[in-house]
Amino acid sequence: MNIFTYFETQFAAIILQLGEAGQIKKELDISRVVFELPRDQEHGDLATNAAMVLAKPAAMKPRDLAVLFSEELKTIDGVVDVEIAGPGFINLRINPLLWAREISEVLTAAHDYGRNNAGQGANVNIEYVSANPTGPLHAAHARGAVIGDALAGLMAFSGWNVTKEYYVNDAGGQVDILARSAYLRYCEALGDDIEIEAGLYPGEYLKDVGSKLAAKYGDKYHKRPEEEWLSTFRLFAVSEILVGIKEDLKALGIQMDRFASERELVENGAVQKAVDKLKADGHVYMGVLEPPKGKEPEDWEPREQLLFRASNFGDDTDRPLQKSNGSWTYFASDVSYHFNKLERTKGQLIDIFGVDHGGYVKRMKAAVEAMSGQKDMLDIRLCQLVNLMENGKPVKMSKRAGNFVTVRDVIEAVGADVIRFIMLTRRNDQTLDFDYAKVTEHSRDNPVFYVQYAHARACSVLRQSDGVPSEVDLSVLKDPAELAVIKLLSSWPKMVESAARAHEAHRIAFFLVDLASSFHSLWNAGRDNPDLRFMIDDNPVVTAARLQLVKATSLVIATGLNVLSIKALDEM
RNA sequence: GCGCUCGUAGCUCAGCUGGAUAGAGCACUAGACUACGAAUCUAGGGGUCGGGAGUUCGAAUCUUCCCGAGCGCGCCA
Repeated sequence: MNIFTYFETQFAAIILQLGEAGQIKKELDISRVVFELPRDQEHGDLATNAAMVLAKPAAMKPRDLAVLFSEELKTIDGVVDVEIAGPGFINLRINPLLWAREISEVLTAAHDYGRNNAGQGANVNIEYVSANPTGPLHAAHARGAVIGDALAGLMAFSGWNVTKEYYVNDAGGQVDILARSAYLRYCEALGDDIEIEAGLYPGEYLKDVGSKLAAKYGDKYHKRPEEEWLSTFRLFAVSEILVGIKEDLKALGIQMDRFASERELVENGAVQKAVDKLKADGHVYMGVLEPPKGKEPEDWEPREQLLFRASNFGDDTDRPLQKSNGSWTYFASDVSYHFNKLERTKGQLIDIFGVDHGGYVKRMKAAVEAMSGQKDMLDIRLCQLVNLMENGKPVKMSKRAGNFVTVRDVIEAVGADVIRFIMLTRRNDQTLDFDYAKVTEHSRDNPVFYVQYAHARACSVLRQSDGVPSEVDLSVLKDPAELAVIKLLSSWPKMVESAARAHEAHRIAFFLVDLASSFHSLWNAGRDNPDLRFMIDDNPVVTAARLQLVKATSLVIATGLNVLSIKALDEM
């Protein structure tokens, strides 16, 4: 059993026992009680907030509770000292062997160390990327892609049943423009001189689509009116673009479970169905919106339209579902899409959006609340921009000219694993500088390298050994530098679980940097003091224990990287 | 004008859902290479957590009001 759960279990027994004895109230809620690593070494090996958290429900003073608890905690096997500190913290010092035994936990579970059941098999649907199918993925899409995919990996590792989903916006005006742009390229392929007018997509990538259209249809649609070819070309172009997007995702290590089509929702009446449902529940009405304050559009006219009562669910105003021409707004189809996801998932939804969709969060959460009847069925994580840099200077991009940097370009430049890790070295709502030079640099500055190097070093030791013995005396591991690594290793399961619950995959990346740092420190301690080297020629007992520690470290680093779908390197 | 996100060391950022004297890296200063990989490590200085008020045993974290930055604000997606 993991050391933290061990103490939490023991503590639960103590609460029960004290309750039975009438010394404290019975059935106190101990869900907020935690045993954790104190930041400060002076505070011992483990600390608990139990006395402070339980003071109010127990109607006792924290210090008095702490005294009661500490008497009992002292009797737990392996506890060597208990002290009460500050406002009521209880600090435990424990036999180093208890820590060292954590290594056995790691080695036994191996690549499943840290796997947990926080999700208890609940379904969760994570929607990410969802870039418009009008061109290849560009670099900016990579962040949301990685954040969503890493979160999917993390939650799957933590016992959720995850569906990874991409919403294809193949129904709006954007894809008409795509079709017209493809038509031009089609004409070009048939030998016409073309000029790409403003408002169409100028990208070279459509040449290929044009040639394929020419090969398939010959001159059948050449110089024909738009209504003859538009829907055909739209379908064809979207499908071609999606093939490319799927290839890009695959190159990034991403395999979606489902590509959901907006067009299908509109065509099979799902939008109508979702709106009808809202209507039946009284969340929809015909009304007139106030013009937006401050920046009033030139062509504003008050107009009666179909509105969703978003303001009943925390949004600032009600939101239109229908355009003036009678077609659905993007919001309406997205409402139906979320309704569809709720029905399919029977569990929580997570959307990964770019910051530019920040204004959309309230209404979407409002809609999901209205449809599900529950708050918090939808979590939306916004991801901030990525600044592409080359040696500290911004990489120039002109989307208008169609020469933006694609995901493919970046993968070819630095590799998918580097992208995946770097994208997680900032919280999702912080902007991130992605510098081609820095992310491939072999230095302490580069977290990917730093973590991979730690793994490679550990592997190097293992290669030079005669194998890791299975029966060892772990009590010889008691140097502070060794214990520091072990403590981090044993906090891995806890860390994974809380990161999964918080929907924050970046914590994994930060943990790995910490672990790498701690391991590098231990390594270095062996340089200053030969007694601390992993392999000691005339001391097979110590060597054996340390090889297990090295093995455990490499396992946890590899597992952490694996959760993020990054391959650990055995050699640099 | 309103809303959302953010503001933490000179710089780049963490801070485990309210815990102890706020932590890393870079940079700076002083050290460590007869190497289980020095592509690294050790030590040190450096903070009114944007500002004020509030909530309580306890606030970077929660509430509120200011200041500043980014994003968004009917019939684009």
